[in-house]
Amino acid sequence: MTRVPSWLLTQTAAHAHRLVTGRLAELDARGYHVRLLASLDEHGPASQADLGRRCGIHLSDLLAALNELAGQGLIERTPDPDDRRRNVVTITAAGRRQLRRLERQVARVQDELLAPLTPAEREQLADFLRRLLAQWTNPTE
Amino acid sequence: MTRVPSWLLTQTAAHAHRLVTGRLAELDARGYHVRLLASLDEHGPASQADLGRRCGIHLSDLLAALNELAGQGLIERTPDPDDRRRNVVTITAAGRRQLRRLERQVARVQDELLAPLTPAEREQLADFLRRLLAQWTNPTE
DNA sequence: CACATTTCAGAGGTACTGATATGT
DNA sequence: CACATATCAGTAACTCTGAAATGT
Repeated sequence: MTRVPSWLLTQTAAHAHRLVTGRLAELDARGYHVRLLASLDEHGPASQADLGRRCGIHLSDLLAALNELAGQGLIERTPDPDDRRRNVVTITAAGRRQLRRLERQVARVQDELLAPLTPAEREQLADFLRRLLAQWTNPTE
Repeated sequence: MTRVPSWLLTQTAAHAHRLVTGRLAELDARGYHVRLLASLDEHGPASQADLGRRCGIHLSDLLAALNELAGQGLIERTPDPDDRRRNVVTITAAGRRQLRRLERQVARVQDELLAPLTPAEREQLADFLRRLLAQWTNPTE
């Protein structure tokens, strides 16, 4: 069983996920929240559909996540005057502060998770995973 | 975002999981089924509690999975005469045949998944993941 | 009594499907 | 008309929590 790569992947991912969600729960957040806030902070405001594509989150799931973030005052939704179908989502100052806290927690988890690997091995692992991911995010274009 | 190892892990795991479950669904199976059948085939019959520990599956989830497998005639549950609390779970001949089919499907998915890596890199990736996993399965003993 | 085993009921975060109303 | 957007309802596989009844 430990010879099947996809099993190793899903198992380590499950442990990583458990660690991360545990830490984030201390700040009343989940993984989706971090992804969304980070994208808004890094690439600026966006419509909900764009946000979903940027973060790889389904629109149906985005809804609930944005409602939660809005309820905590971490983002704002304003109608787009140029296209009245759209909501433009913007991160607030409080959202940026929360993002910093969340990123600190996430960083701490990475160290626990990768403890058995040397820095060079960690970089190599990340490289492998990025190359695997590229298969699905850049479909032969 | 693509710099956070745990995110890379969960994303690639999600893609791997999608591929695998898609293939297994063609044979009316899920990941739990493969794990359970493989453990029974490799290490022999076991009580349900032992099976759960061997496969890293919660007892509550084991129940449903074993009911499904029993419904398909792939395993048998017989009371243990030495300890009347226990059910001894045994794989049937049909279970072994199904396991072979499932393992063939899983093997095909691995090739798709790992296509971007050389054989040496694949082995190294597996080694990294095994070392990370060892943190949680062998808790400093 | 403490302990292990089987069983059940429920929840939570991630991912996906499908339908609808609205606007371009 | 085709198309995109936002919304809502529901499903699915996996993981985990808690509690009950039974037997050692």
